[in-house]
Amino acid sequence: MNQKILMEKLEAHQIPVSLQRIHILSFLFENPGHYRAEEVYETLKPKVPTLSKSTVYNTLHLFSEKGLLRTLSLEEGVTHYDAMMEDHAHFICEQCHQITNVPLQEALPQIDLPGTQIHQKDLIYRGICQKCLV
Amino acid sequence: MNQKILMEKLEAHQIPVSLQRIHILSFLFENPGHYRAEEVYETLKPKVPTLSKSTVYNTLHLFSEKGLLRTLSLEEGVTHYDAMMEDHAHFICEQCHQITNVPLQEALPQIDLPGTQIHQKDLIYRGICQKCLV
DNA sequence: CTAGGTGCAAAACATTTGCAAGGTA
DNA sequence: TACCTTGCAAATGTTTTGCACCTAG
Repeated sequence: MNQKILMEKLEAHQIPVSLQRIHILSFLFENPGHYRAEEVYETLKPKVPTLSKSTVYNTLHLFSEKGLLRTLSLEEGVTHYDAMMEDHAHFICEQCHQITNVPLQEALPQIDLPGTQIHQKDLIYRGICQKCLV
Repeated sequence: MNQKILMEKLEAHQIPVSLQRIHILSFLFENPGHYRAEEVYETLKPKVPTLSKSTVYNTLHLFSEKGLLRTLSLEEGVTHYDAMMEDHAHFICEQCHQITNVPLQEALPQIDLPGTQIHQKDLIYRGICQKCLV
């Protein structure tokens, strides 16, 4: 993705532009998936040798807060980030921990919690995937 | 809850009975809620002085595996356990981290993943609760 | 006697924090 | 200069692991 578009995306979400942020954003949008901070760090480290882990953590947290990413708490103790912002569900295999996107045929149920603000809805299916069932 | 019923519940899920398991199960069923392992440990420690943290972790993990509890990964880095097994959604406040049960008016969408086994469905709403909005 | 359950301490792991150094307007 | 971002290392908090002891069958 070209650098100009990435910068516009950052600015549209009121995030000051920086080199590291462009790299991280670029990776997430060009390689759709569900990444842990560690994976982002390991992948980008060769390209951006000075990159540090705290920057990756800071940046992913910031992006998520500004609505550029979706934060997924699917497994104990690990956070994944997903650049696909449209409503969709996730399936996670309890054995191999692989995460699959599941398109939604119907809208998620509305809930009635007076006086609350809803920011994100997550529908998660847990089980064993086809590969692991063999 | 009487001890006999608890023992039957354990046996019904093919879990060998032990004193610690009865205590933990008893607490979870008599005090519905969403607990972290640490909280279970701190609550039971006075009653069961020899109780250790690893036993609590082991036991909660075992219970969840055997279908006696529901494992919730709602927040980064923390696991909650919920003894209410009927389908229901959760609302978690991003500010005070309080978890609220949300009854479901309608069934959760069926998904179509051929060859997979679904064990658990979780619907999570994230946002800011009434108290924190003031 | 044997297998499994337990307790303790140490280890592992993901994430956060403090602070000094760097870059940019 | 002033401010925000970054990098490093240390700290934090949760969960797991290794191992010896204990207990029930």
